[in-house]
Amino acid sequence: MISKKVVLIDGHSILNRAFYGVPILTNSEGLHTNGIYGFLNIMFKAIEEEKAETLIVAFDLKAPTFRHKMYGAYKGTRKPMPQELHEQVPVLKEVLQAMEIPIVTKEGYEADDILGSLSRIYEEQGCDVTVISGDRDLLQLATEKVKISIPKTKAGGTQVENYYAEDVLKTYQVTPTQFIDLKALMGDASDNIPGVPGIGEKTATKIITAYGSIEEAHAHVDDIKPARAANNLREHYDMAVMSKKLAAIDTHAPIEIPDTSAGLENMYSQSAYQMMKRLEFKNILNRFDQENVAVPVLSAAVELTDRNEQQQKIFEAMSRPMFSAYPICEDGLWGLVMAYDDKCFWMPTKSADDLNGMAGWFDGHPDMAVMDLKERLHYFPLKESDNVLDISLMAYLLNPLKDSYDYDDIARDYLGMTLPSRADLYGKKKLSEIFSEDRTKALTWLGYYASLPLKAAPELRAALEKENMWELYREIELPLSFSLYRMEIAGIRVEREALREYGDHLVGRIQELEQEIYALAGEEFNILSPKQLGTILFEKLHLPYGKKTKTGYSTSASVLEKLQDEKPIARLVLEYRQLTKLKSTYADGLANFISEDERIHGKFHQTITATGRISSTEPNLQNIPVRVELGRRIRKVFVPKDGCVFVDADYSQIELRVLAHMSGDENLIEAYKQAEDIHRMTASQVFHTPLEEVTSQQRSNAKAVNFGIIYGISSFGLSQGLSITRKEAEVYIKQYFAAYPKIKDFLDGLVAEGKEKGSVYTLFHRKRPIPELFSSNFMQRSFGERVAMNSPIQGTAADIIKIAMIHVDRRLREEGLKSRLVLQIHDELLIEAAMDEVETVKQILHDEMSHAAKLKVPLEIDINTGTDWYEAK
DNA sequence: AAACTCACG
DNA sequence: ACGTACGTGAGTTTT
Repeated sequence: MISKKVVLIDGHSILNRAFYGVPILTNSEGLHTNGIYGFLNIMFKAIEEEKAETLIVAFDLKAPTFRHKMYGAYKGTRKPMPQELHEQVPVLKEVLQAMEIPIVTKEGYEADDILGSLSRIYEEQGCDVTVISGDRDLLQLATEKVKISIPKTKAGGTQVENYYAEDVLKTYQVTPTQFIDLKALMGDASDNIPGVPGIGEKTATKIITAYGSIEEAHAHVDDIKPARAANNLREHYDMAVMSKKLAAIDTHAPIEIPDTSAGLENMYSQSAYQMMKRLEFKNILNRFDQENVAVPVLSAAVELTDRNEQQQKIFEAMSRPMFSAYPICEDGLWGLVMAYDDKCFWMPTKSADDLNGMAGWFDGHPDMAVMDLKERLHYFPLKESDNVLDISLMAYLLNPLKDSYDYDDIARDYLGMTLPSRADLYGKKKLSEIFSEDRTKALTWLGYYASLPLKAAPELRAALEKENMWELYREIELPLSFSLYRMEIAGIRVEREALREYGDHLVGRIQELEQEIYALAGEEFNILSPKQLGTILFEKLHLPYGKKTKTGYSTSASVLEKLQDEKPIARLVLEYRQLTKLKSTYADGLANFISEDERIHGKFHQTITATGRISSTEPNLQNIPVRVELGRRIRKVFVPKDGCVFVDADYSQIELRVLAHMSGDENLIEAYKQAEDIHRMTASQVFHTPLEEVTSQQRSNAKAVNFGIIYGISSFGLSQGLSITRKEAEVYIKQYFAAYPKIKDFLDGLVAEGKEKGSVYTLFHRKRPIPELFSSNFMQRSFGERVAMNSPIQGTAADIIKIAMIHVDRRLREEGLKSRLVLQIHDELLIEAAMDEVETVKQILHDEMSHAAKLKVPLEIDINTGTDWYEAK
């Protein structure tokens, strides 16, 4: 007989584990989904590992309460489910139903009893059973054929502990059945099992291993040591017997076995797909077979190959109040999808150049809906216009926390439509492959690219207007897309040969360090492996370990720095890390991005950050080393093209100035009007010391406090930043707020506003939603509070430099200059300036940056020039 | 794919 | 009591 594989899941227990193991996650409806997400991942993992043929989930009928951590000497108490978890229970059941996974409940019985009874029945039928639960009480069900599987929620990667009967014996020195006796002696406050007073885990284990059961133990009660335990057992034996009844799981509950004849065949059904879409579990959607995905037709594209016909349709579109367009450009497939009224056309072209040429037909166009404007401009160079409605950019402004703003995301969030994503449709195939396989299908899908933007753009515009953010879109974000596009086109020149020499220079020193470290360690190992390094440092060499991470010892710079004065190996490892970082990320990393034109054309992203900043990738040009001299030298390989120099301009402490303005604190405003050194001034005011007498220690402490304020002050954070105690940090904060009372009011006000509105805002109405503020988890809520304090400041600074960029870029072009913006690094702009334009460029940078916003304090700019970036900064 | 570490503002 | 500074992206190792 082939034994069937059965998996039984303790529904509430696993949901609870998942809820606390997976960080906050909500879908667009605001429904919390982290527990369900974690549950499904544990479930899928179990199905795969156990090769399950039958799967059943058991639930209690009453919403259970859950154990929480032990506090001091007291037993854990049970807390009711927080709302964020409670709301997930019915949804999880819906998901399971949609997947046709049987759910079993029984009036008057707990999930434990259902699991116990089912596992007994299946075992009797000769099946291999796995019971999955977070609750160790279930270990009493383990046998030779019944495995108890307890997932350990190690953030992200869930590991499982598996127990057959023999494993229980090995780990706990008692058999599964004796587990009941053990609990009967120990008791369990959270389960209302009284147990025997005065007998805890240690004594209970001793007694049960010796006598096998409470009955046997009672029969030999006179032999039990210590005498105290014996007396207790004698006196409270009836209590122990009663406890045993309570602790025992009923394996003979009157449970009807659900119909599992269909097995797991129907797990990936259409209705399950719809549920996963609704919950926005993109990872899980990948498991669904693409062939089975229903494809709603929004407006399939009609193919138009004739160039004249194409042009005619475009002219027709130009006469409408709004149309949409989306260029396609991949290997061997070029063309434009466009839509207007309820029509949609696919206009293939013979080459990328032909597609490029079509852009001219759109000059002076009416409202034009698109997606990912900046990216599209590379294939379809539209003239800059304020009539473009980039639905991705608009959706980003309405909710900057999303990780994607593709048509399906927008269809779901703003039109309540469920559309298949590109990944759902193509999988790993290219559009051109789909075209040759099934033309109709390809045209249906292409329709989404143009039809959806056309439908969604008015909705998004209305939403922006309602939230007072239309101006932010029109005046800042949209023009910025064009500026960023031009910056990507411009790129920055990098001397390939000099970069290689820099890397070679590092290699020599890296090899020396490597040998020195091996010598001190007494063996060769991979220094870059935190695991191996931790073992060497903290186990072999017995260095005192500071922190621990989830997986082992922390070997982070902050730990090694504390050791480096005493232990040379720590200093060497730090230097080794520094150099290998420079070599791999910068010397080698950047080299991979140098194009034929000797320049690096990185990407600047406008829809990534939660605060409104720009981000940079492929490569990241916003984190080129500067703080340490050796790293800083890499900037010498960034050079302007012949006939140009670099002009670099950065704001001086823009975030603190924004804080001064937004809080309206007269003391800080006055400080900025007077002092050239704001950290010194802060030190003077916070420590009540005359400006001239401020020590460098005081100044650097004040600087750390200023940073802390911007990050959303907490005594712990400041104590870390300054390497002082929390108490001392608290004193600093108190003194700071005494010196600048309005700042305290302002920051408190931001948190209050966040809690009231669910979002905080910048000076230019940029919105940052903060769902964490409503978390029942202290840590997440505190994070939300720090975010509420930081985002308006960081975001307003981001707004200001965006305005400056747009104005600088506009003037460079309108004044017919050859100089070009090449980089933005949050508070810094780098221009490749023609030699004869340097003075003009400096003037433009100074004027446009200092006047980008009118604040209650001046915006100060530092400007430098140089023949490389090292020199210009 | 996740964890860790580290580069920048 | 909880366990942290805010915002990013990339390389390496480990699972």
